[in-house]
Amino acid sequence: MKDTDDKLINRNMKPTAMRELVLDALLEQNVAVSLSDLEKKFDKADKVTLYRTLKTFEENKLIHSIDDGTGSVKYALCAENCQCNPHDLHVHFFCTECKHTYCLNDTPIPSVTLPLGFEIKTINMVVKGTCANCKK
Amino acid sequence: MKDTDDKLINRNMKPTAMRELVLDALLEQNVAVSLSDLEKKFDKADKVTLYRTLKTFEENKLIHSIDDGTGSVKYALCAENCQCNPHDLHVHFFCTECKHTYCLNDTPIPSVTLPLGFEIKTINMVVKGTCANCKK
DNA sequence: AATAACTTTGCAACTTGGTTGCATAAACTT
DNA sequence: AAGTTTATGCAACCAAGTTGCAAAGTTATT
Ligand SMILES: [Mn+2]
Ligand SMILES: [Mn+2]
Ligand SMILES: [Zn+2]
Ligand SMILES: [Zn+2]
Repeated sequence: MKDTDDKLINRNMKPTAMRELVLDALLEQNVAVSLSDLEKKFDKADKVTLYRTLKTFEENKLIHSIDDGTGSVKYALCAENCQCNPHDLHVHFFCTECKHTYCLNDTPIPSVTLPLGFEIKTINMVVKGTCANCKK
Repeated sequence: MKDTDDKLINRNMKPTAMRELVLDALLEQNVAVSLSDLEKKFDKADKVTLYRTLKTFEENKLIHSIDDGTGSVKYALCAENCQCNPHDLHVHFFCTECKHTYCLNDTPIPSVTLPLGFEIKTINMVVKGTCANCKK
């Protein structure tokens, strides 16, 4: 019984071969991945299946999606017991050198004061620059 | 000599009919507009011309583009002497009720402390929720 | 005024990322 | 084993953005 099996079952998903594969890929990365990243990695697998796998993962809060402004949505693993609540939100970082998108899990989104009458539901904050790896 | 002519000339663009039209449309709005918004508004005009008009405006810093996460880029007028520098950056707000995107010109983006080695170049911060107009 | 040179516009066509419908295959349930 | 549900594969579609190229319009030069 694999480790990934547990993770899937814990999040109420059946541990199919495809899901194991995708979850493994996500686990071995320290950066967020896009659908097309996965398509390249598993060139045998069907795009739609990968797409639906990610959707399923997201619905069940195993991963969260990141809109980093590049035009392709990235995905990254959620923390162990994450429920994707507003207070779980963190800043994301897009490196313009290596083009990688990072979850800055220890960097919470700072609070903003909005004009009168504006009510916040959620926030997306993406910082662009150079990452620690690309710093010379 | 129209007011819009001045604005275009000041930003080093020739005041063509198309540009006048698009600039007028932007001026009369208090929310950001997308390319397809303009396509609907000027159903005679060609999509590509509108597209290039927006690009030209952006290059010359008459407008700035906003990635609000909806999948279509929005555009809004820059402040009078805006140079689109990092310190000119403000928070954007997307209302999930009316689907409008606002420039919160008086809401600067709060500063964030990044992990060691990460260097910021620019930031995008989009708040989602309900706007003052949609508040009951 | 005629010509040349450059800029703007219109049309067609294409790319990429995301998405749907439907049929088959695989996995559970009884 | 038969029936029911769930997952996968393939084709096709859609929206947003983008490019190439030729025609139209503008500005500069003779
Ligand atoms: Mn993240
Ligand atoms: Mn703005
Ligand atoms: Zn990097
Ligand atoms: Zn609203």
